[in-house]
Amino acid sequence: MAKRTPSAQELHRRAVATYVKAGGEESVQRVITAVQGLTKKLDQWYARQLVDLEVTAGEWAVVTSLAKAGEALTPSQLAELTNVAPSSMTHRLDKLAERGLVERTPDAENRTRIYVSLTDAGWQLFSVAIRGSDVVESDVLQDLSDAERGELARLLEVVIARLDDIDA
Amino acid sequence: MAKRTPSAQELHRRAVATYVKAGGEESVQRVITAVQGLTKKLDQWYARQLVDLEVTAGEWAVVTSLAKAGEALTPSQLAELTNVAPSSMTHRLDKLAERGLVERTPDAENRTRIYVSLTDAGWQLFSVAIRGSDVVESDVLQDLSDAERGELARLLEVVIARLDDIDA
DNA sequence: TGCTAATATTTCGATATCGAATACTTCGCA
DNA sequence: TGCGAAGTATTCGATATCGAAATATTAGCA
Repeated sequence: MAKRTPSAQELHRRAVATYVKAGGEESVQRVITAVQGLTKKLDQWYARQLVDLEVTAGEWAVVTSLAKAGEALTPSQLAELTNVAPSSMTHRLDKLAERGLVERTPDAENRTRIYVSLTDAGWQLFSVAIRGSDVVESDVLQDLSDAERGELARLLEVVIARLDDIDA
Repeated sequence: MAKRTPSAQELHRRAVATYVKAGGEESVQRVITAVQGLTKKLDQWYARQLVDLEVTAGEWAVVTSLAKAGEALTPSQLAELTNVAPSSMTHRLDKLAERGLVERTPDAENRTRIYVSLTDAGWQLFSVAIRGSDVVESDVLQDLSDAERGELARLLEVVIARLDDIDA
């Protein structure tokens, strides 16, 4: 039997200690490490759920990107949004189109460009998956009061607003 | 020219709206969406930095997992920690061992098990990369006061503490 | 002890992803 | 208008990843 995998809390504690030791600022590392740990867990849960829907994580990323954008996107934009090489997107879209979840329509005004959009079936898949994941997400925040959730969201949104200034 | 890719802030706003419309709770979605958006941006920045060090994101995940754990780990544990299939870890470790960044040592007490640990070169790579990434991470939190960072960290750590109870 | 189930890693064939090269269109500007 | 530069999607060969099967060891228990 393997040594038990440590708890997320323990992993977090050790990670912060390691980063601080390596020269990172503690207040920074506590936040960054926690954010990444939370995302990793969420990704694991989503992955399980997506197996049932027979969608890969990559395909799901495309569906959510389209849903969240609220408008048609180009393959390049989807590649950027889902952190994948543009050439990989071609194949993903082929598979998704084959299953009738997305639709490619050429741009009449610029014939180098193609717009990708969700079909009705794509939207339906999105809805089903969201209703499933909201449950787990609510559980995650269970220990926070309404006020705390609001404060957490506010602080994170301050950080989000900063992102675009940085990578410019 | 493509339509300008929307700002992270705008993407966040739309994403929350979409999830709420699809039946998610707003206070939950504001937090979850922000956390995921932040991680995505961080991943993009790390990726750029890692190109210079000639390490893939997957390899880097192994190095950091070992550094953060503070002890040797098995291939299975590393696969779990880095969200990858156990069979994929074999090849990753081959490459990392070839480059002298990690070391495989069989467990004397259980001969089905192998312990993977960072070599001195592996630790050195870790230190170099961390010093680079702490800069960008500090920038991200620039708009928060010390008190706010502490509060943000505290709230996230409450959430982290909850994670293990859930997937059991 | 002997046998079955469980654990841990690796191998193997199929598929997905990557980076570079390709094909085509549009833009900028002389 | 014409022509080189830039933008956009795709193709292509090499590599990484996946899930299932194979291999080997250990644990549980009659």
